[in-house]
Amino acid sequence: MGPTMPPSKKAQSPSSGASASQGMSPLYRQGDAATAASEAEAADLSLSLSASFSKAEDEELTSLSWLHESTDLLNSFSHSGLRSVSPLQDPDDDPLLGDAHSAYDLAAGANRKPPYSFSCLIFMAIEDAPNKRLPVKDIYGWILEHFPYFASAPTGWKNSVRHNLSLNKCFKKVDKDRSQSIGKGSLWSIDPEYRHNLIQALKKTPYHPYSPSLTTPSTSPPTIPPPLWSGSPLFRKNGGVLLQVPRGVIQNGARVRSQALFPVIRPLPVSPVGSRTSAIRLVNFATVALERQDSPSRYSPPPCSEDLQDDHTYSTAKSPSRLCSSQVAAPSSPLDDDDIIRRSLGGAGALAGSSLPWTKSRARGISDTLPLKKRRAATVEKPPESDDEEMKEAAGSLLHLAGVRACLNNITNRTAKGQKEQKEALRN
DNA sequence: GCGTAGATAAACAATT
DNA sequence: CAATTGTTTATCTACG
Repeated sequence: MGPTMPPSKKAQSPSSGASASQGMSPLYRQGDAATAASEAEAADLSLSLSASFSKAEDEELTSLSWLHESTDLLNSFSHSGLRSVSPLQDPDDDPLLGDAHSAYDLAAGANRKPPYSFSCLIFMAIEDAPNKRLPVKDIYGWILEHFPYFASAPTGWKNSVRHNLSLNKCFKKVDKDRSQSIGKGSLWSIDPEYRHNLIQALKKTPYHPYSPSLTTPSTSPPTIPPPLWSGSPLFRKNGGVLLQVPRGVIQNGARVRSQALFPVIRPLPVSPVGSRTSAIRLVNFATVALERQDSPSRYSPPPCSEDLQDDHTYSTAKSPSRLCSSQVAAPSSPLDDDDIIRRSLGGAGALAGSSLPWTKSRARGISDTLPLKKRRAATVEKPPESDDEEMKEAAGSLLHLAGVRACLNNITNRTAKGQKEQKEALRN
């Protein structure tokens, strides 16, 4: 059996003759006469978005600047009346349209599993704390607050959080002030030594200007636009076919409201209108974001959530070989990954070992027989200073875009999952 | 096929 | 004593 995507959609490539307008992004065309922007406006907005992304990349703008520009453009975009020529354009075929969820819901993110690894979530949680340290319980709370998926998720995720805290060297227990009783357990903080790795991981997040997904040189034809979440297995295995949005994907998303977590980050100025075209616009924005590497030589499947794994969960960096193979695909990063790794290691020759010591258990040497707990107890230290604006911006951007990202990711995940299940069913 | 990374489950100890 | 927290091991999946 085929994928969940109806043949009509699967076969449709927004850029393969579907473009109704010349000289503008093939993804867009004029919508209803009553609401549509002119083609010139459409082209202008499309170009502006692309320019914004390019600018962010070329000028190494901070993610904050990039976010501001992009959200401004998004705001304009959401009022432009543009409609998609992607498969989403067909209301009869598009379950999302039938649900007519609000654009705000879409922007806020679905109540689905976020595409971030636990280490990333923990990192954001801790960095969002005033003192840059949190007890486990508050880490739970932060995750729950910002990713409602976990409220109804199997309880194992808390175990995973604790597991990650224990195993990931990026996280360190902080001496608990006896005077301030926080109950059971310790406070957890980010180990400054490995902080850069987490930052790097954030930088590699989709939608971040430095994301390799947005900068990787192309080996694929540029004529096929990426799907909503083009790093998805479905995308990779489906030849880059634009995905449709499954029904209910963006339900309950409005609970995720990450604004004001980082005061310097402005909320996405998306009108909480309930029209389906608004939702489409947001989807299109994301699609444009992914398509910004529209020059033929630069298009390639952006990473999926797994790509975020490069630098965080158990290990916040890879072995040199892995760095070469995958992280080299981030040419626009202000620092190459080796530099970042070297910096994070303090240039102390830490790379001399056979493996990078990111992990707390896996990377330990055979001779390192002391129980982790005791070794760690000896190294518990005061929390790091948190004057790293770079990280704050990166984390803020990631946080802020989390909603859209999570939604898009889940859209694809669901579709991909459905495909997988169908494949398996077919096999049996 | 192999190695690595991450997610998840589980067992268990320590702590409150 | 129960609940929570922290550690460790094992297993599975995905990916390069």
